[in-house]
Amino acid sequence: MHIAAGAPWVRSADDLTARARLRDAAIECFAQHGFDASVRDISARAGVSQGLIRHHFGTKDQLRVECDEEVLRRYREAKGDGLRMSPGQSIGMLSQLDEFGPTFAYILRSVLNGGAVGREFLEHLIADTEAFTEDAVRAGTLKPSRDPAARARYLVASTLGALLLQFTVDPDADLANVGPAMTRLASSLALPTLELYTEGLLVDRSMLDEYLLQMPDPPAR
Amino acid sequence: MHIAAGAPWVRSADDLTARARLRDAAIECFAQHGFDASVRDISARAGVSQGLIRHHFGTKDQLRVECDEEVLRRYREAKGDGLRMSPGQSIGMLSQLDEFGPTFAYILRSVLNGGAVGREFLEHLIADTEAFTEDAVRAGTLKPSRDPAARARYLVASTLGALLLQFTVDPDADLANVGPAMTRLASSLALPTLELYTEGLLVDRSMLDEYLLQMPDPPAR
DNA sequence: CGATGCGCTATACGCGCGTATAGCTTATTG
DNA sequence: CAATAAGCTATACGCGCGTATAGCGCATCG
Repeated sequence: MHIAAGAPWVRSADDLTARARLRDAAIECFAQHGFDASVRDISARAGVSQGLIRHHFGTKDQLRVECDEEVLRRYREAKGDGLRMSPGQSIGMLSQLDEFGPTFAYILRSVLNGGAVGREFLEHLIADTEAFTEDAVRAGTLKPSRDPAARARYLVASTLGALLLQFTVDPDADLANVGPAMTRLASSLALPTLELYTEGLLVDRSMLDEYLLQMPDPPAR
Repeated sequence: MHIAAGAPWVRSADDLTARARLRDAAIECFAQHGFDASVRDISARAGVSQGLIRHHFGTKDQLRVECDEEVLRRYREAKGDGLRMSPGQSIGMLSQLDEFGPTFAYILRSVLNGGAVGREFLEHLIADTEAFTEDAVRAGTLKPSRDPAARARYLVASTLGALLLQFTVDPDADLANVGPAMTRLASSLALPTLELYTEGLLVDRSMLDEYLLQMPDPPAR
């Protein structure tokens, strides 16, 4: 292993190891065209031969695994920056970064395909949302909930679900341009969201009270 | 054409024309395994040879088109029954019907894949929701909105998005068992939904008022 | 009765895919 | 220097896919 021998293997971001370029090309291809992207397309984007994928990764599945790891690493790294914002805000900011675009698109694809990355992303998002709403309740800006965990799951599911729906429906919103699509979605849903969050939807409490009577045991938080 | 000659071509539901059995098998395969289901699987499920697909439909794409038409026909037919319910309720009821299960799963797949069926389904859903909320506002059960159309879009996007997210994440919820998965989702999100719809989320109106100031022209409804 | 035509099957073609193999080039190592 | 090993390419294999072709059985009809 000449790496251990101290050779100048650490290159600049534009001149990575072929292995890393291959991994990054795969992330971009998967993000743009889904996980059915062919190894030939990936190797072409990386500017190498297709055989090199097998040489370095053995299998397309293994390449996918390493892409998952890299994407999660970037996500965790980026998450550190946005500690003081709500999860929604930090996601919105990240998605605007051109550099982060493919990574974010990869995550969304993984959510849509039930992949491991998507699963972990969702769990983190729910946990962050629960923590953030708890802070906001203590700070007096959000109303308390009878089941804060369920509310966090609801908020993530409805918001992220609406986002994913946008990408499947909007023809301009392929996963290549995550940022603009999110901006468009935010502006089109901002008013109803604020209305609902501020004033609610139902005129009286009868439905809620009825439910609370039927379900005498909210999870006792 | 012996059909015109009056031959007894109208058979019972269990003994359809091979063409119709092929179409129904395709709907089931597409619903269960996605639109990548192979023509060989489809013809096997219908109990005929694969060549028959080409004979009757020419092309897999054309088969897909006829499946789309049939699914939309069933959807429109079923929608007629649920006129007095909210779109959410009628969808919930339909999804419980075993008979309608594959059709509904097909629709959801089409939404996820940006197909024509999904598009039309969404449009109908939004229109129905807008009409229903308008009625409810007049009846005094729902609060009025500054932009009823946007609110209908928001309600559909968040609700349906959460549903689709459930299917991609929940391992038990493959699109074969739509009914149980929807029941599970409804029970897990019922409390936070009712809380939000009844009491809102934000303690004060500052965010909403700020937004209303910045955007001086709500679409003038 | 032939002939026509439709429903249907069996089989094959061509293509793109993931994977496998053989070998070339280059640099490190004893 | 010779040997070794790693990075990398070129090419091929096998498979499943959508599609195409040829032909069989059989009812309808002149």
